Amino acid sequence: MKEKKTVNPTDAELEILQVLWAHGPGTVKQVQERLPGKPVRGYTTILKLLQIMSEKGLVKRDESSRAHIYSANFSLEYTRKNLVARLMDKAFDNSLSSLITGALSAKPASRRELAEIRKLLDELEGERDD
Amino acid sequence: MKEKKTVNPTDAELEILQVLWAHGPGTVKQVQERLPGKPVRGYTTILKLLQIMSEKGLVKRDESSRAHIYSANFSLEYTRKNLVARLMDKAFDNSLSSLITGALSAKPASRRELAEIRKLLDELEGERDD
DNA sequence: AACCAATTACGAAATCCTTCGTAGATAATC
DNA sequence: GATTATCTACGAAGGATTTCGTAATTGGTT
Repeated sequence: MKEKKTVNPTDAELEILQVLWAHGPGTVKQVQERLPGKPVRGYTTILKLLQIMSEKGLVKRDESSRAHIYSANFSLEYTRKNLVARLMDKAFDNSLSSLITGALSAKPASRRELAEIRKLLDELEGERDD
Repeated sequence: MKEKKTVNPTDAELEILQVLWAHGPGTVKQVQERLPGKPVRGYTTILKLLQIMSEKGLVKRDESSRAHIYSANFSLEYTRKNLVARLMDKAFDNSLSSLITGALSAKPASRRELAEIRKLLDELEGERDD
């Protein structure tokens, strides 16, 4: 049996996914309008991307109405998980603390953020039983 | 004045950089041998990559001997910082705790790792004065 | 000097990503 | 029903990435 491994979105694809996650399913036009557009992308650019993403399984397509409606096929959390796993594997020796060290050096955290992270750790620790 | 922004290495480039970071400067042949090779890459493949990386400024090239000696131009830490910053910007809304949440869901941490991270946070907190 | 091995330089092929133009189909409007 | 607007499909261009083959160069050996 062949595992179908999940595809990681490219940069442009990720931008589109963010729109779908934030605003919910939408047509090509809606996605285009909702895209934070510094360089506004042409309509057919978005269309093509969504078609490709559909082939890849990144989005679902509802063709029942004339203007097809696209929706994200994977959750934000799941996608983030895959993205960070890939980076950790490629560049951080799969070390969580290395990743966090790098992240902290990139964006110094405020006290509030640090507290939030501590809380995350506390919850995590509470769940463990090893 | 024009800021020369640092280039992020591609996947293949990153593999080569890891060799240089781990083993120090080396010739093309040395890099090739030291590359963890599942699919062993041809000699000229590595050569070409190193040439490109040299143009990009990712590596330095010492041409004093016949076999040029390449070395990483940026530290592991600096490169990691850029990589994680890019990911946070692209996919994590620049939120450190989102990143860590994602990382923890990808690779559950052991008690020891959690403790290590706590220590990181403690040190960080000690330095702050806001 | 001639030869051989190692090394660099060059370029090209295969693939992917992103962009968009054009054409065709479908629905809405007059 | 004809025209117009909207939408999808298709393909192609330009750039980046990765791979490698071939040619040219260099240095050492006979």
